[in-house]
Order: sequence, then C-alpha cells, then structure tokens
Amino acid sequence: MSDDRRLDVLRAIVEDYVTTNEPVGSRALVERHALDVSPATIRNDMAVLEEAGYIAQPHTSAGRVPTDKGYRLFVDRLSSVKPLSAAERRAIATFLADAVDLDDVVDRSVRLLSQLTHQVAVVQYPSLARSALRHVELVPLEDRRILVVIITETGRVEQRIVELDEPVAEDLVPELRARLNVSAAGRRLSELDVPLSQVVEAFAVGERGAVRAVADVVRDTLAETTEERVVMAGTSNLLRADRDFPGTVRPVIEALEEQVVLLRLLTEMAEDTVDVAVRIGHENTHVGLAEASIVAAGYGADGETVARIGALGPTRMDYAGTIASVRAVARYLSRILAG
Amino acid sequence: MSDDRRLDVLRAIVEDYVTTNEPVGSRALVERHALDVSPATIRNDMAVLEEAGYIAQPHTSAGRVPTDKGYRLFVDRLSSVKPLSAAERRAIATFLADAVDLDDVVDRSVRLLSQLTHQVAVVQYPSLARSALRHVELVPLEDRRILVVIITETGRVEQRIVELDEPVAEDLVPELRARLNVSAAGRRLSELDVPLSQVVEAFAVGERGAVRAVADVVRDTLAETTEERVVMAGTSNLLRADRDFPGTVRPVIEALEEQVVLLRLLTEMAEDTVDVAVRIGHENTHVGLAEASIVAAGYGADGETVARIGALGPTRMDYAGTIASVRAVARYLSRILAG
DNA sequence: GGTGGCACTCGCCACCACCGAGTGCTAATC
DNA sequence: GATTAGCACTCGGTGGTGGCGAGTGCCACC
Repeated sequence: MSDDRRLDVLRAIVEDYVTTNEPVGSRALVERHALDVSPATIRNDMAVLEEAGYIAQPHTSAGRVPTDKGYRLFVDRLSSVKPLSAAERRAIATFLADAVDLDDVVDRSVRLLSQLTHQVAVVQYPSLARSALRHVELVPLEDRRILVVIITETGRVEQRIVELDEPVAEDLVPELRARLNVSAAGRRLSELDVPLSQVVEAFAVGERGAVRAVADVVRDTLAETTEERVVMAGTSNLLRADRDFPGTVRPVIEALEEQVVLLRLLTEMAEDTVDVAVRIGHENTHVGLAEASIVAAGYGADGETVARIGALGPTRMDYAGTIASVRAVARYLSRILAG
Repeated sequence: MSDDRRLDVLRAIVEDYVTTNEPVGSRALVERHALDVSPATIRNDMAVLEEAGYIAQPHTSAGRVPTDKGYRLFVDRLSSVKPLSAAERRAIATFLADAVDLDDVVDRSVRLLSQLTHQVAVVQYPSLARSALRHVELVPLEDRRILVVIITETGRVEQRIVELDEPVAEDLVPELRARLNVSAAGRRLSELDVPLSQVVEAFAVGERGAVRAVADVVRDTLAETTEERVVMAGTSNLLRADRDFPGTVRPVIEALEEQVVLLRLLTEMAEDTVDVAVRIGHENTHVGLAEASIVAAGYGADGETVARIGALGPTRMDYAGTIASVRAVARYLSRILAG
C-alpha cells in the first residue's frame, strides 16, 4: 500500500500537465518519470486518485487532468519552491533599484512580476489606512479653497481640495499646518481621531468650521478604502490560455477590470496566511475566476503588510515558479520601501 | 456614369460589414438598402470599387469587405456623425460631474468611453509640459531632503524628493517657496527658464546649490515627457474581435501594454487635425496595430489641447458612433477641467 | 501488491461529396 | 450607354464516414 507513490503520481501528473497542456496518460507518465513500475500499476493508482477527486478525465478514453483539489494538494504538500536563479535575482534588484518614486516602484514591480511569471501581475498601492502619516501640507488656492496634500511614510501622496463656506484669515493656514504636523505626523489612521480633535479645539470657535473641514479631509482620505489603487500588467499573457480554452478568458479580464473585485480578492487573501497565499480555481469567490489561480503575497516596510502583490493565471500554472517569483518581488519591494 | 451610386454602395458595404461582420454580397446589399437597381448592376460597381482598391474579396467566391482605403473614404466623406442620444449625454455629464479629483476624472472618463464605444478606451493624463504651474510646495523632510510638490492648473500633482549635499538653513525653505511661487506660478514650461534663474540669483551664493537643485527639479519634472501617463479600460472588448479573427488581438494588447507606444501614437495623432483624428489599420505606424483603428481627440482647458483621449478597436468598427462618443467625452472633459 | 495482456471506448483526423452564396461574363433590354 | 436577366463557374463550409491510436478497465497470473 504505497501511498507515497500515489502522491508521486499526482505530482508527476501536475507537472506534466502544466508543461504539455495535454491530459497525461499512464504510459507517458512512466516514460517521463522514474517511477519504476508498469503503466498498469499507474492506472490503478490513477483510479484511486480519481476516486478521491484529485484528478479527472476530460473524456472516457483520455488521460488525466488535475482537479482544483489536486492542484491544492500539490501546492500544499508536493511542490518544492523553485529558487530563483542568481541572474533573476540580480535582475529584480537592479530593475527595482532604478525607480525614482513610488509610482515608478509600483509600475516597475508589476511589469517585472508579469515578465517573471508570464502571468497577469497585480500590485496594490500601499494602503493609506495602514501607513503612517508623514506630513500634511496645506496650500491656500483662492479665497475659499485649500489644497490638502497628504504624504505617508510609504511615500504615497494624495491631494484633496477643501471648499470652505467662507474665506479664512490669512494666518490660519500656516498655524493649522504646523499644528497638524505636530499632532498627527507619524500616526496611522487608527490613532488619528484624538490628535485631530485636539487640533480642532486649539482654535477659536469662529475658526473651527474651516479647521474641522480640513481635519475631516485628512481623516477621510486615509480612511477611504475605495480610493485604493491597483495596477496590472501582462494581460496579453492570458491570451495564450484562451487559445487552449477558448472563452474562459473573457470573464477573467472583465473581473480584472473591476478594481473592486481585485481589491476584495487581495484583501481576502491577506487573511489566508502570513506568507504567500494561493487561491485555486473555485476557491475564488468571484465566479469569473473559477478557472483561474492567484498567487499573492504581502509587502511593506518593517515587516508590516501594507499592501499586496499577486500573479494571476490559469489554474494550470507553474505554481512553484510563480510562488518563488511573487515572494521574491514582494521581498525586494519591502526592502525598497523600508530603505 | 453614376459615381454617386458607387459611393452609396461603398457606404452600404461598410455599414453592413460592420454590423454583420460577414463579407457582403450583391444580393444582400440591394435587399437591405434601397438601391433600386439589380444585383448585377451592383456587381459592376463592386468590380470598379475593387479595382480602385476600396474593397476586396477574402476568397474568390465570397462577398466584399472594405479595405483600409475604403474605411478611410467612408470616414472622410460618407459617414455622418451620429449625434448622441439625450440619455447618453446626460449619463456622460452626471457621471463625470461626480468625480472628486483629477485621478477620478481620468478614471471615470476612460471607463465611460469604453462603455460608450464598446472599444478599448485610452485617456492620457494632462501633460505637465503644456499645463501652467499653479503652485510649488516645499516640505523639509529631514536634514538634507526636501519634498517638492508641483501642482498644475489642470490639478495634476507631482512630487519629487531632492537630496541635498548639505543641510540647509531653516528659514531657507519658506523663502524659497515664496519666491518660487511669486515668479513661477501661472507659467508653463517654456516660459519658466528665466524666472527660475532669477530666483536662484536672488539667493546668497552659499545657498545657491540647494536652491538650484530645487529649481532644476521643478523644471525637469515639467519637462519629463517620459513620466506621461495613460490609463486604459475595456481591454475585454477586444476579445470579441479575437473570436472573429483569432490571433490578431495578441499584438494589439501587447502594443497597448507599452505605454510608450500609446503615447507616441496619441502624440502623432495630435498633429493630424484639430478635431477628432482617425487612424485606420496600416495608417498606424506601429505594426501590431495594423488591424486596428484609433479615434482620438484632444481635451484641455481654454481651448488648449493639453492631452488626448481615444478609442481603439478593430478596423471594422462603428466609426460614426465612436467618433461621436470620443468627441463628446473630450468636450465634457475639457469643460470639467476648465470649471 | 504488481504486471502483462486484451477487449473496449472514443476523440481526432483525413477524406469526400454536396450545397449554396457569390461572382464574372455575355447577350438582351431600356 | 447603362441596366438587367441568365448562366456557368468557383470555392468555402458542412456533415457524414471510416480508420487510427491513445488510453482505459479488468482479469488472470506472478
């Protein structure tokens, strides 16, 4: 009763299917892998694996194909992480190191990841809510409008324009700027309510309307999760999959175009695990992604996850390689943000 | 010798082909359009049109399909602009009016345009180089780093960090900020060199290093055309085309993923015409886009074109409708930026 | 438990014939 | 001279058929 061999068979099936994209049969399996048994034996093992739901036959007389459950077992227990080559690591490091600002870092990361994995890559901008405030800048525009620029520790910059009911005194703005930065800088959203109220109270009653408006904008901007952004690259990689399974790609692209869907996905996956999380086929809550798998990891300065990156492709993907790439890019990204 | 009818025939072919996506034959043509002649006559006209290069036969015994040249004639002389319905106009106005900041405006525009046209929509961010400077804000970060925030009249905000060789005096930053804004605000890149030099010269020699560094960053940021950004939506609309002509979509998506290509394209088209410009098939310089057409228009405050929007799809597209939509969105966009 | 043998299934492909849409041409007609 | 009816011809698409071969499940045997 060699249970081990059955797992070997499953591993071999996944590996072969991923590379050839064709249902794999018993003979091919013994030829390509050193299994040291006859095809007939493999067939028995396959029958057991199929009974258990790890593999399936597309048609009666075809080879076997892994099911989502089969991929899951493969990812959890059978695949060993493929270390990146030195050249790949160097490429990542130098490519990311050249970035000039946060936009550029994110942009480069997403391109890089899509090239490394040959999948669609997704990078979420560092979440405002979770990053600490570095600085608030106020710029009086005209009479009753103030531009509020919010800069976070991760280098993200957001601007909002506040419209006031009435003009403000000229010296209010510099004072408000100073007070805001003294009280609020270095804090994150959750720690912000008290200091902001204190700032408001420090002003004369007649000025509080304007002050409160600005304070509210600062808090709301950090709180706004809808403003979260993701960028994407490598959509064309999906078209390869479409040639194999025509029609499956459409819903995937549509899902990807809905930033909301993507963000929910990444957020959900944040809860799955500390390290790299993998969602396979039907494990995705979004129906359009029932044929897709996603490999995601968090990144951020100081070991705090502040946003996530991921690679998305057909369930039939090179999990070991993808996991390695996603993890590597996430780490370099964290390192850069920390530096 | 009714040349007019031949043009009618061409128009009818384009219209039918665009809606049915099938080569159109002489009989179908007389049935669907009130041409008042027999199929045989149409066949003669078709022979002439084919001879002149406006239409072609996919196979010997098939109907006719417009060539790029045929589409070009159609666009230039045969199609009348389809006015948008009141409902569509209202939808555009309200949808764009809800935007909260420039990012949001651009984002909404691109989604809107892709939905209106059922094509891939592209929106270029207002060019920094062409927009006037509204305000420069300086934020001392630590010892030797200053955050420079540049705000343009179109509401775009760019930030850069300047690393200085040595620490600066505490009161230098406010003074520099004030002088920069007095001299440079309201100017555009081309008018900026002189005022910036004057600002530099207003400072003591010992301080000029830091001042010049900041001034350079301001100018370089505005000059950096590589930093131009475009956003895209509706990629999935292309897949419809792929079902009809498998394989033509891959290069298009790849071209679209290269922002540089897109930007060059939009810039080239800026020169084509003042109003809506159309590039059809091989007219596109980029090879990957030989099967695609692009409809683009400029937008910007005060009648100045400051960036462009466009819709991209298969050459077989509804030009009249697409042109109307692109123009409409461009106008609303301009109005919003001006307001 | 593993293996060799064997009958069976069924998707894929090549082949073929047929249908029909569409054409070009010619001769007759307005 | 333009238009039309008629007609022979082309050729892509469809559907049916048969053979091939990969792959299976099962059974008897080691």
